[in-house]
Amino acid sequence: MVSDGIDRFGFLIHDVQRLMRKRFEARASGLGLSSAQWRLLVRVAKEAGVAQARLAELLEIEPISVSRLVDRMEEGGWIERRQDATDRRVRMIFPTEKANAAYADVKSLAGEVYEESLAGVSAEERRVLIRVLDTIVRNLTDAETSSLEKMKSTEGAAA
Amino acid sequence: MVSDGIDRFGFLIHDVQRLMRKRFEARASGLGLSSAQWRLLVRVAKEAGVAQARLAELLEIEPISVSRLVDRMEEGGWIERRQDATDRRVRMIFPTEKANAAYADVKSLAGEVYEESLAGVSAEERRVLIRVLDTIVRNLTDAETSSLEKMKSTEGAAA
DNA sequence: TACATATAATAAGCGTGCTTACTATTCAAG
DNA sequence: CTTGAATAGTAAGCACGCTTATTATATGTA
Repeated sequence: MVSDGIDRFGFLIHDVQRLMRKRFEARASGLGLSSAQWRLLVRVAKEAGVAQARLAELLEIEPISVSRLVDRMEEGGWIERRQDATDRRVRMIFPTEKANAAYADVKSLAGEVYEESLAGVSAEERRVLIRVLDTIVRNLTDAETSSLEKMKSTEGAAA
Repeated sequence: MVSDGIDRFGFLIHDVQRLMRKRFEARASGLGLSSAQWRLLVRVAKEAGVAQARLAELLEIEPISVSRLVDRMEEGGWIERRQDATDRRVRMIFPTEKANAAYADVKSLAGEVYEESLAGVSAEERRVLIRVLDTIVRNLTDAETSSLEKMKSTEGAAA
């Protein structure tokens, strides 16, 4: 048996993500932004004029999810779509003034939520936490591509 | 400044949760179970006959979410609802034979996903990870309760 | 040029969470 | 017993993710 509760790891990650999202949304509800919208907004703020397809890559969600998120955010007055002159398939996404004004608020709100979450966690533990989470993302992102190839050669896979 | 990437903490947790869920669902798709259904199944396997309202508490989701999850799982033949003889409002949830048979598979699948995620992470780092995640859950759960009490004392409260 | 393929975005419809509002039932008070 | 509040479950409808399929536009190739 694993002894440290590694067997609860999936539950824990799920709970932490859910609680942080809830906390953030409770704080940011005054702004009218959900956490998904906030994530998109951060990208658009850094890279105004980005195409939806590129946003999907950056956010690692499907283009259709971006499409509908952008629909709601456009309705909310957070962003605007503009045509690309050279490629008429492309919609370039720009933040509105309202979005630029909210950006700093959103960042400081996020910082508050992080601090509440990590109360009582030492600087060293925080470093380990971030490092391990980065490792996990790398493990799962790499393996996502390579696991198909591995499955072909080695195992018959569990089922 | 924070310099270790604490400012990316929310993004990281979100990414890790999403990638682990995707990985698990890719593996478990042969079983026909989503990760939400799997979480519910684990609870029901440990506590056969549990009421939906209690499941909502255990899973920390709303009763209506349990209701619809249970609908789909009942259709899938994973669980069955039975009337409680002493309280006709209550639906007791039991795992089916199919569910009991799948339980071990699901646990070992989850273990595989955890190991893939944590490849290259030392035992000590894993201990820190679990400890910190537990702390975060406690921090956010406690404050959630206390903020409700705060609301009661200050505001008129809804309902 | 014309046809096939690839890419950007969207539409339709599903799963899982939510809020709000409702029904059925239980329980506490009178 | 009757009224009223609390509790268990569900319905309706929304947000945000997905898969699959469609439309419009670009691009590569015969």
